[in-house]
Amino acid sequence: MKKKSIKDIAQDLGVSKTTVSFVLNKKGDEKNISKKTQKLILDYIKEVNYQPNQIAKSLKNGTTNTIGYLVPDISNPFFAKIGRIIEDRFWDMGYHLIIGSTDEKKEKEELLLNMFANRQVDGLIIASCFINSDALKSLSKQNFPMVFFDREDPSVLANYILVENKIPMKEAIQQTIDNGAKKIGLLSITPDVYSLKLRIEGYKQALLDNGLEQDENLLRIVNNNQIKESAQKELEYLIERGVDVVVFTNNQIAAIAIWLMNMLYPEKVSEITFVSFDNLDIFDYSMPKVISIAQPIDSIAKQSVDILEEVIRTKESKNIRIELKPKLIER
Amino acid sequence: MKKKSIKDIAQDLGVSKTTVSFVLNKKGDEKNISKKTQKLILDYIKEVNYQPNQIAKSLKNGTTNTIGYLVPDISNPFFAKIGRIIEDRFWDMGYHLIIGSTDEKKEKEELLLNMFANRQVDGLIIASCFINSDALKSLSKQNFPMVFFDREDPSVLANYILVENKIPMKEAIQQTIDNGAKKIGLLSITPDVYSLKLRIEGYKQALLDNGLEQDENLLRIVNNNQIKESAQKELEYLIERGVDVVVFTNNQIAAIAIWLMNMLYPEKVSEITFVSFDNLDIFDYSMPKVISIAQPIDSIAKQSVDILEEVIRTKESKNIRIELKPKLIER
DNA sequence: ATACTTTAGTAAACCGATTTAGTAAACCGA
DNA sequence: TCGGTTTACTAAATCGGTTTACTAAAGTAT
Repeated sequence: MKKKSIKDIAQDLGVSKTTVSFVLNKKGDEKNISKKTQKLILDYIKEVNYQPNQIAKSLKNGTTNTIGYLVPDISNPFFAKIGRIIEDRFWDMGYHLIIGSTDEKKEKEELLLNMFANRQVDGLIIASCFINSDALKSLSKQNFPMVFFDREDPSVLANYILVENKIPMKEAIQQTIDNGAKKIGLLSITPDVYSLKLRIEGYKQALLDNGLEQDENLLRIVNNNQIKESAQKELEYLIERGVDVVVFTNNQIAAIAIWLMNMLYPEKVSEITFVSFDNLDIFDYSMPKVISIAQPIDSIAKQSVDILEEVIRTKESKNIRIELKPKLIER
Repeated sequence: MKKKSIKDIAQDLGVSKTTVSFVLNKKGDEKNISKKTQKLILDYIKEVNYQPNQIAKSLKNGTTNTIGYLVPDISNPFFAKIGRIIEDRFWDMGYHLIIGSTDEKKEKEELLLNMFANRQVDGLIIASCFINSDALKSLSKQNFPMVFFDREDPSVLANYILVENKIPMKEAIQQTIDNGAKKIGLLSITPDVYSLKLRIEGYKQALLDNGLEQDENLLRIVNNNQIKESAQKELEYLIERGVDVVVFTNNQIAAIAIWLMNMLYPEKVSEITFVSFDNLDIFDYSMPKVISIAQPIDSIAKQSVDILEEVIRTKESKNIRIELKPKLIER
């Protein structure tokens, strides 16, 4: 009992493919198909549980009702949560999500982009480190509907949904200074993404504004390839230098540091304050106390969907740049 | 500069579509296309950066190189992590993942299943609560390649990748009893999934084996609809009854309880031990101490992919049932 | 009775690939 | 120089839909 096609149905009922197609697409009245024939067809498709082949539809229409979601790692809670909201919103509009994790590898990203384009996804939502890559430039030239989020290449015009970095970081650190912090260190993964650079600028600005010591040695960059080992070394360095605040440029490194602090310096967890860009649920009940800057995940997802939907619908490229405000969680 | 099709290329070069197709599919030699013509075509497709339309290919071949991944919530770390591994493994085999979150709603699951089937995904990996649903039975009847994981309906024959529930739960609780626990409570979301029932059985068995009090009042089920409020009420009840261990049937409820304990009873966090089926990273440095039963995420994903790949390749349905052993993390 | 309109429907082209069945020309041995 | 084989290539069908352009029959107005 294999699946029936429109052709089969037409043959079974002794009508033409065209008639069946019209009725299936609710164009029966408009196209002057008699009520009787319409009922005949509708009853029959219900009886045999006809399901249209979307691939054939896509080929003819040139649209697939599929959106590509391309991120460094779909299992990262930040991207997973945003993905879920995007999935839901596009689902309501009849679209599906096809996903790809790039691992921040240029080669894999380009392969995925080409695959997505060949599969005729109708649009892309991307967190890319290589916005200036050939693959993306080529898609851009073809006016392919795309929205970039989380990461920006200021040299490339495109649709961006971003979050403010510098000022919120500065303000979070100001909090700790107002509470008496004197020696503030920073721990970051290698800031090859523009937003991380801005966060570090925010850190520097906070020190500057308050006339605090600008000690380059307190700004520690960990080695991304052996992140845990390197983080431990750098954290130990900062603790030995007697910092009372450690600032982290993302939640990944902050989570590692919390774990390390509890392992290595359990007696110090109540004396030190952490500041983390990006929030995590565990910050609610972890020591040291964490002041975090929560990205507005809901807004990021919603704005991305709204812009992409508009670009797909109007077929006009716009180069919209939206910068959302994150939320300071003081604890 | 819109995309070129095979037809365009054939016209541009003054050869037939057939010839172009043969060369593109590396059948040039086999089909006796002269080296000269082959080179002509290959050079030209490189020049114009020809990309085949996968939709057209799919329509002709009847395969899409796409796998559907259907889970309750892709942003749940368990499903996100498994999804990531599945994505990677299928990527190596030239497949993509199309995702769907069901929210454990029957209606949405059926819609998603039909969509996936109509989109001609080549296979499905599913964590479903409704294995006995019409949509799934219908796919099953059509011999559609599917692998179920995480959840089982013992009344339905299918390919299952599961994790042992009862015995590991029993053994984890045995640990706490060996450490002197006397009064052991349980907190669970509503156990409408078979695996949760088995975990609760493991709990009961542990008490029975050790001759501990079988007090039905210590087995608390929270209301899934207002999970936080309900969990708080039930946790307070257990603490007031003076339990020294609380067992949780999944990590979601355990995480909530950790948070509640730190809010409500910070003085008691060192006196009580938690046992959680499913692990979470935060258990490494959270209080109360958590003994957790970690699901072998890697194996689950790998086995699912292996079985599905085999079913797709051989086109034979097998009804394989694999039960993996979780790992006890004692802390 | 004739001309025009409406009704009810269909044949065939098309989307962009793959694949079968074929052909014309060159080659080759006796 | 004739029949058979090989080489190099192509026309057309196909996948399963949508859509355009068309027609035959019935209905309607004059």
